[in-house]
Order: sequence, then structure tokens, then C-alpha cells
Amino acid sequence: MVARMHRSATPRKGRTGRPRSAEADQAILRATRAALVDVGWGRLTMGEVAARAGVAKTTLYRRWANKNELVVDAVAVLFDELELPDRGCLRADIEGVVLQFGALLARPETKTALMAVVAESTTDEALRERIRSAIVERQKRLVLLGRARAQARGELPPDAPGEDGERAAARNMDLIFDVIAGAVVHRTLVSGEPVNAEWGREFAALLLSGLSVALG
Amino acid sequence: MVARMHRSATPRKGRTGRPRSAEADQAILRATRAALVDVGWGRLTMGEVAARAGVAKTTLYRRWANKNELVVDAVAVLFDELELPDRGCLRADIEGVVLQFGALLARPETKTALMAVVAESTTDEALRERIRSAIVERQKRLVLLGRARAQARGELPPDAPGEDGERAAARNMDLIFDVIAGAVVHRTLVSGEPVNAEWGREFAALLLSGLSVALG
Amino acid sequence: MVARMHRSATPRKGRTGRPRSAEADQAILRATRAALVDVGWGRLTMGEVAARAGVAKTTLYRRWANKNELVVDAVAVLFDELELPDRGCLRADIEGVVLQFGALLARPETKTALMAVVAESTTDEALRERIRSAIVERQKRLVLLGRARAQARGELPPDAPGEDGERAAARNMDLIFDVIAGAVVHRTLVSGEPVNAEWGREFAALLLSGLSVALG
Amino acid sequence: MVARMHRSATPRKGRTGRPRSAEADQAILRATRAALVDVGWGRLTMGEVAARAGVAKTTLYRRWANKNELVVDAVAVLFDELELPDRGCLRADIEGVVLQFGALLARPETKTALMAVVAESTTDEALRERIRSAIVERQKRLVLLGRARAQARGELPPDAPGEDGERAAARNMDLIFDVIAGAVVHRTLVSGEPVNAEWGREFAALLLSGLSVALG
DNA sequence: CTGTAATCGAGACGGTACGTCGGGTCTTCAA
DNA sequence: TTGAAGACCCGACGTACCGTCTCGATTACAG
Repeated sequence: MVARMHRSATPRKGRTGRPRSAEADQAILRATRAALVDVGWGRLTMGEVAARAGVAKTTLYRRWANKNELVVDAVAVLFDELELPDRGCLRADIEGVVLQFGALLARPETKTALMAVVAESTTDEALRERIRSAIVERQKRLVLLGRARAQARGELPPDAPGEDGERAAARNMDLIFDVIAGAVVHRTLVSGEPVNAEWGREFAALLLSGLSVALG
Repeated sequence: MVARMHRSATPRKGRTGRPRSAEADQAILRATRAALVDVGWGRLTMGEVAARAGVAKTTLYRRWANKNELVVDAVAVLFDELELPDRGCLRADIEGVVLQFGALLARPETKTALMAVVAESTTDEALRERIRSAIVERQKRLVLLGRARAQARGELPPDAPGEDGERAAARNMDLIFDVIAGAVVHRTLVSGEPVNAEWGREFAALLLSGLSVALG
Repeated sequence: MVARMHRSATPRKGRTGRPRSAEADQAILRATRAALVDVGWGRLTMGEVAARAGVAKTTLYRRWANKNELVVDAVAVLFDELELPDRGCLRADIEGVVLQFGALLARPETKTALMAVVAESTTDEALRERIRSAIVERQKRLVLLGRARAQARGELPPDAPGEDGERAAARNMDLIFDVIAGAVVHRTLVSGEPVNAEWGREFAALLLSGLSVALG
Repeated sequence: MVARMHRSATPRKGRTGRPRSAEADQAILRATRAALVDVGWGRLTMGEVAARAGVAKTTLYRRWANKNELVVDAVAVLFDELELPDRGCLRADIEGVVLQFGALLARPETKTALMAVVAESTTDEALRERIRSAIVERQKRLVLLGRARAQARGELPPDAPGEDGERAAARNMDLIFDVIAGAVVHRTLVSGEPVNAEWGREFAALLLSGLSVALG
């Protein structure tokens, strides 16, 4: 089996031959999202995507190794829409990002695809890495930005100096990311309940003050 | 499409005909879990399950409409293993349940199956309901038990009296359930990091005291 | 494997237990023929026959070993309808029997079933024997009767005396039976053309006088 | 049901796409005949044929709509082996063709398949047409050739001139074909007796001279 | 302006699994 | 013991997608 080059930034080391169509890439990703909306992950087929994109199946496989990787790329871009507008205080920033994330997960193309590729990633290391780099790591920026803003506002203390402090801070960011993202994902996809303003308020309150106060 | 009778609690309304084998049920669920361990969700086939269970494929389809519903039932029972031993204080109880849940999700038969059926449930209302009743709702008992213990110990205030208070408390329980379960699921399956004692401590601290104190 | 008793004339040697329903037999054979008319051999199922007869599949299998034998019995009785009314001369008798046989083979329940069981019989010795005894041998009576009449009328010479003569006559009867039955079957089922009065006349002429005269 | 293109003479109207493998066709037909020999019609499965041919089941279904049509094509070619060597006189020619045809029907791949497809053809017009064009009509050449030779030798009178004469001759050919083929088929497959030299002699005598003389 | 080399759409290919259907057996309860 | 009902095992069905391949036809750059 010869190694092939999927998604190479530069099309080829050599430079002869017909170059890949750049439009095709976008058409395929668009078609993938559209198909996800219409039929969901379970009934999504490469043939269907190719047909919608007006492209041959071969063209898909020249660029993505399989359905999972294609879907990750098709969905990843949606996560880049997430932003963290400055709402003045940490609590409001948390509420804001939670609502945005909840709205994103409510869209059919994300809700149906995200859990599916995560599931596949449990037995596919390459896919796990792709998800991590294309989705997870990129969204941690929101947590970092929120913390920086809160520190600037004096709502949170500055990082402890030294290497240990940095490591502890990084660990904390991962924890907080898992808590925020996990709660929204679980509420939306597992519990099947909407993430609305009321839930956002309650979640932010809990996250900020903890059980002791929140329930006190 | 003819209506069929899957998983009927009472074997039959009438009483004629050969009754369904109760052993087959258990053999199939056992075989499903074993196959999940060996080949994962993606390569799990009904034929394989049937062969392992020493049963005909037809027998599977008589009882479960499809792979998803079978897997939900096969996996659901594992969640019933979760317990909440009294560790003396709320913080320790949280750490304990988080570790247990993390260990459960680390097992191959759960990690590979849970996300997959959740993904399918986004386009399958019947499946969503099955997941909710077989898994989600049943595990809320742990949260309720934890709260009751904490109230008994005086770590948390008793419920506010009246109907409003009860409703608020129920909403809080749902919120806390999503936060705990979501964080563990996200860390394990999305971030791909282990839930160990250290993370458990940090998570419990955050949950109890909130960002303000945890990071303060 | 225990030997079982299919189609035994006397239901059982012992006499305890519920006796077999005689009506069921007829109902099953009738249902078989009806189903053959409706769906043909290819789509004929034991379940369908049982349902039409208002009988359980078990009952079918208690009486016939398999579908082929059931169909042979269901169809065989139709062949007993064939008669050889005395039309005054050998030529007319031949025309008469050919038309009768052609009409029988034009009925959907026979045309679809006869070739099918014959086909199965090529790999099933028991079935071949059943066909021979239930259908083939029984219809040779027509040829024998026709010959006897023709001899009585003086249209054919009497049998040569002695054992050799008898054996030769028997061999001739088999030959003539194959020619008559074969021609009708082939025309009806293979060539797919009707056996009508005109064809009957031409066939009788050929059979009586042979090519030399028929075409001379 | 979508219309598909089975057995198209011209591979495609358009000219794009990978062309169908011509070798696969032959391999499949060869495998079909081999499987017929080994397991007979009743146990012949498409999967078995595909496996023997080293081909995917899909490839079979792309080319033949079902088992019946495949078998007709696989067996039809065997009938083309039949020849009519000039044996000097009509009687000898008849004996020769009868023996050849008998030998062909004695081969397991024909005996088990021919009646089966004829049986199916009673409820499948397309199949009947395929049998007629692929087998029946093509073998009438033998009858025509035999008659032409006999006429050349002066054993049979020439055709009556005029349109009526031609039509009568054509009808006669059909009749004779049904008689010869029918007798051989019936003796071989229904009566289950061999077509040997002795039977051939007796049949030829009967066909040439008729009952009146044959039995006189 | 011509050759080389990669692309493109199209569709056949070998596979694997699907979910269904039918055959023939077995098990239960009622008659 | 028979009968109706229906679950059982088995094996084949015909379909749907997978991911690969083989075509003829483009399309770019290199010489």
C-alpha cells in the first residue's frame, strides 16, 4: 500500500499535472454539512455527498481518507464562529459563551456529527488527534481569553509566578474547559434539554460560586 | 411497514405459542458487551453478536429493532453498578462518584458505545427516549442521594418548602447532574484525558467552591 | 433422526390421542392449489398454505415431508380428471386425449407446479418416485385403454403372443406415452403455444401416419 | 423500483466510466454450470456462483436480474453444441439428433436446470421470452436442416409452392420440433428413463411411419 | 505548441453487513 | 395425541455503501 497524501497544504512536491480544484473542496464541505442536516450522520454516505457537491467519489477520497475525517473538517469550521464578546463581567461572559455553544450544538449538522466522530475516535487514534487539533484545542482560546479578561478586570487573581504556577493554571484551564463544554454538551445531547438564558444564568452562578453558595 | 413487538415487558397478551427464551436475552446482551470490547462500536455487527450468543440473527431482530437499541440495553446495566458509598462528607462523595464514573467510561464497552448511541439518538426520537429512561434518569438517583446525605450532614441547607422550592431543587439537580456527568464524559471521551484522583480533587473543589474561590 | 410417518393410510397403529382431522387434509390440498394459482411455485410458501388452510405449519409437516411432496399430491388429483371417452376411432381418441391434457396443462396450478416438481426430482430420488407413482404411471392407463379400444375395433393388430411380445408391447406403450405427453408438455410449457383443435388434428395425423405420409 | 440495465448488448450508451469486465461474464457462466453440476438447481445460490467465479455478488446482480435468467444464459450455450452430422438418410439423422439431445439432457447441469427455468417461466413472461430466444428458437435450426437434407435426398417432397405452403411447412416444423424435443425431454426427465440407441431406433421408426405401421 | 503528469466525472469492481424471508423444528398450552 | 401459535436455527436473499480501480477526457506547467 502506497502512502497517500490527504489534505496536503501544498498539492504536490513536484508541480506538474492538473492542480486540484479549490472550489471542489468548499463544495464538498458545504455538501457534507447540508447532507448532515438532511439525513443525519447515520445515513450520511460518501456517494450522497459527492452527488450533492457535483463531484466524483474519487475526488472525495483523494482529499479525505474516510467519512469521519471529512465530517470533522466539515464541522470544525462551525466552531470557529464562536466568539467571546466582552460583556463587562466574568459572569456575563460565561453566560454568553454557554449560550453560543448551546446554539451551535442545537444545529442539526453539529449535533448529529459531533458525538458520532467522538464515538469513532475511541477506536481511531488518528481521528482523535484530528478532532483534538481541529476542534478541541482551538476552542480553548475562549477559556483563555475569558480568564485574561477577568484577570484584567480584577475578578480573578493573576497567575502565580514561576513554572509551577503556569502548569497549575494550564491544568485549571483544561478543567474549566471540560466543565463548561461538558455541561453544555451533556445537557444538549444526552439530557436532550435546551440551553437557554435561564439555564445559562444558573450554570454561571454554579460555576462561579460553587455548590455551597449556589444551593445555600 | 408492519408493527412489531420489541422488548414487550409481558411476553404476550395471548398465551399460545412457544415463549421467548429468557436465557437468550441474557446471552445476547452478554455477547453484545463482549463484542464491543473486542471490536468496538464501528465494527460491531448483528451477525457477530448472534454468533457469539449462539443465537440466530432473527432472534435478535425479534427483540430489538436495530443495533442502537440493542447496545443501549446492553450497556445500560453497566451504569447500575455505580454506587455512592458514604465517604463522610460531600467533597469525598463527589470525588468518589466522579472516579467511579470515570472508571466506567474508561471501559472499552462503554466508551465506544455510549457516544455512538447518543449520536444516533440525535436523529432517532425513540432511541433518545430509550437512552433517557435506561441510562440518564436512572443515574440521577446518585445526585439525589448525595444531596440528601449532604443535607442530613448539614453541609447543604434543606429544600425550600413549597411547590416552588421543590421545582427549583429539581432544576438544580438536573443542572448538577449535567455538570458532573458532562465534565467526566468530556474529559474522558473528548479531551481524551484520564479521570484520576488528582482531577477528581480539583473538580470537586471547583464544584463546591466555584471559580471565585477555586482560582482565588 | 427418528423415522416419521407421513401420509400413512391408517393414522396410527395405536389409537390413543386426538385423531387427525380429515378435513384438514382436503383443506390443505385445496389451499395449495389455490396458492399455486395466485403466486406460482416460486413464491409458494408453506406458511402461506397453512394460513389459507386455517391450519398450523406443524400440521403440514406432520403429513408431508416437504413442499415438493405436498405439491405433487395437491396436483396429482387433477390428473385423475383425464378420461378417454370413446369417440369411435383411434384418431379421434388421440385428438381427444391431447386436447384434454393440453387443457389441464393450461391451468395455472398445473403448469406452474408440474415442471417445478419435475425439476426438483432430478436431485431427489424419493420425489421422482412419488411423481412416477402419483402421476406418470397412473396416466398410462389412458394409453393402454386407447390401444385396447383400437385393437377391439381392428385398427391395431392384437398383441404378439408370448413373453417377448408382451415386453415389446409394454415398451411401445412407454414410447407412445412419452411421445404424446412430451409433445403436449413441450408445446404448452416450453414453446408456449396453445394446444387447440387444429394442433390436435395435425399431431394425431403425424402420430398415426408418420412423417413419410404426413409430409408426403 | 429503479430501472436497471441487465445484459445490455452495447455496454453503455454513453462512454464514460469503467467498462464491464468481459472476462467476468464468462467466468460467471462457467461457474454457474460448475455449480449446477455439483449442487443442482435447488441448492444453487448466487453467493456460491459469485465465489466460484471470483466475483462479487454485486457483479452478478449488475448483469442478471435473478438466478433464473443467469441459469438460462449459462445453459443456453450448451444447446449450441448440438449438431446434425449427415448420416446418409432421414432415419439415421433423427436417431442421431435424438441421441445427442438425450445425452445433453442427461448431463447434470442441463437436467437440473432446464425444467426449473421452464417452471419459473410459467409465471415470468420475461423469462419465457429469454428461454424462447436463447434456447428454443435456436434449436429449430436442426429440424430445418434435417428437412432440407431429406428433401435434397428425395426422402421428403419439396415444399408446396406459394405462401400457404410455406406457412403450412413452418407449422409442421414447429409440430415436429415439439414432438422430438418433447419426447426426449419427457423420457429423460419425467419418466426418468435413458435415451439410448434402442429407444432412438424405436422413436425414429414411430416418427417416420406412425402408429399404424410401427405397431402393425 | 507539445508532451507529461496529475486532475476530473463516471461507473464497475470486490467486499461486508444489512434487515428480511422462508424452510423445517421445537415448545407451549388447549382441546 | 393432535392442533394452533409462534419462537427457534439456519441459510439465502437482494440491497446499500464502502473504498478501490479503470476508463476517457481535461487542464496545467515544462520543455
